[in-house]
Amino acid sequence: MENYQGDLADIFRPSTTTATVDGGDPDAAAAALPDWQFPTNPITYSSDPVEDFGDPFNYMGNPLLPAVPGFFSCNNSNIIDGGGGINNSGAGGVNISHRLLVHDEMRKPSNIFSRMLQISPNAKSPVDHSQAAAAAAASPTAGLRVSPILVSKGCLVESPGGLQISSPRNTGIKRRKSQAKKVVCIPASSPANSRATGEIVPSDLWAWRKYGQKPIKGSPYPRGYYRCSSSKGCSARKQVERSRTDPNMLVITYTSEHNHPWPTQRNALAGSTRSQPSSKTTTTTTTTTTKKDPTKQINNNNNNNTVIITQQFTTDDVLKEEEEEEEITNNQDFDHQLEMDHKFELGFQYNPTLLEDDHHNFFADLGEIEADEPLEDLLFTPGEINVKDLDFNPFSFYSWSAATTTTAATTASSTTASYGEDNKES
DNA sequence: CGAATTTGACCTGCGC
DNA sequence: GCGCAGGTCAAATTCG
Ligand SMILES: [Zn+2]
Repeated sequence: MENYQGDLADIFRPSTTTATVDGGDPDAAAAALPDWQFPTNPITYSSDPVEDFGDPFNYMGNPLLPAVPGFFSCNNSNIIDGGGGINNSGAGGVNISHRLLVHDEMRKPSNIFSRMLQISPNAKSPVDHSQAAAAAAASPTAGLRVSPILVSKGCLVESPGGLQISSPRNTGIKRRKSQAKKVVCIPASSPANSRATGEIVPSDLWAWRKYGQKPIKGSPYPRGYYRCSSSKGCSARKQVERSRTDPNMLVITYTSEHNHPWPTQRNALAGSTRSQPSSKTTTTTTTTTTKKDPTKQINNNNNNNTVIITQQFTTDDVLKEEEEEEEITNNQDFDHQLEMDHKFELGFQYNPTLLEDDHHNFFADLGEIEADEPLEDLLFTPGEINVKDLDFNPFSFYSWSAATTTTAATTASSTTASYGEDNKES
């Protein structure tokens, strides 16, 4: 039943989602984030319906864009530079594709993703794109303190079975491997999404509904499965999990695309109703991965997050430790946190200035990733746009191809609760 | 009461 | 072919 999703066609989602992070003081947070704070002015989402289709990231313009030092892509060969892959030197094997930067999408005003890697499964035979996610998940991402890395699969994989229904249960989505995916690594929780005004920058404008959770082998954290709840026929889904090595990082894998414009209506979020129970809490208008619960911790977390962000470079270790502690002690919290983080995932605003500085970190990040997982399997395709992609979905062009999509950099979350729970391990 | 989440069962891809 | 692990379903439960 893919049709149980709510239908939002009628309600209009306020351009500025209103959300309040209780506990966290947006203003304070902003103040604390000198280098990484939201612009004062509200973000305007692209008015171009087409461009915004399908890509969870599209709705965000890219403020940094023309500069986007962090944004790059490279060929497989480049990535794996003989020396050991991508390294901090940057010169080593990372090609910055300016072409991408010029991509229309990149020109959007509010795109916050600063770094993105495109992975093309096609590059090497059947590479389990999940590897990308795995790599991302495994990546220490130590260097990703400030901005997220987006690893995305730029093209549709030749799916052996194609996108067809193979079984009664399989309602139309070819599952598993060989499906185009976008993997995004972002710092967990980011209260920073909320602006001083108290508004929250939508994480991803889509409304998601959780439909499953499973423990992942090799990772202490479970993976949550979400599907778009905005439109009945939408097959967009995403998986959210904590990075194995750095709980502060969330690895979000997007699969499929939305076949509708992002919800303009608030309600689409049907689930939002379930969001934070308590009064304030984050009212995320947009992303609705909500969950019931623990506002308190969230609040605390948020506060911490704020701090973390600002001090990322200086107190990471300490924070990390704290987080770990929490992790151990509270499974539910972790889970919850994940949800929360998720909500904020894309809402972080970008500070161009920072980007410049952050520039080098970018490479560092790559290096880390490379270290953890042979990126050989990850193909970076600069501006390679496959027709196939387009075929896959009319809206895919923007969403999958150029990978120009972006991710919002969010703050690192200080909390990491542990997700202990699990939905049985199969 | 409707809608979202939880969670065990079931299905499928994939490696061996 | 078998078993593992990931991904999805859907009944039960929870929540507003
Ligand atoms: Zn959708």
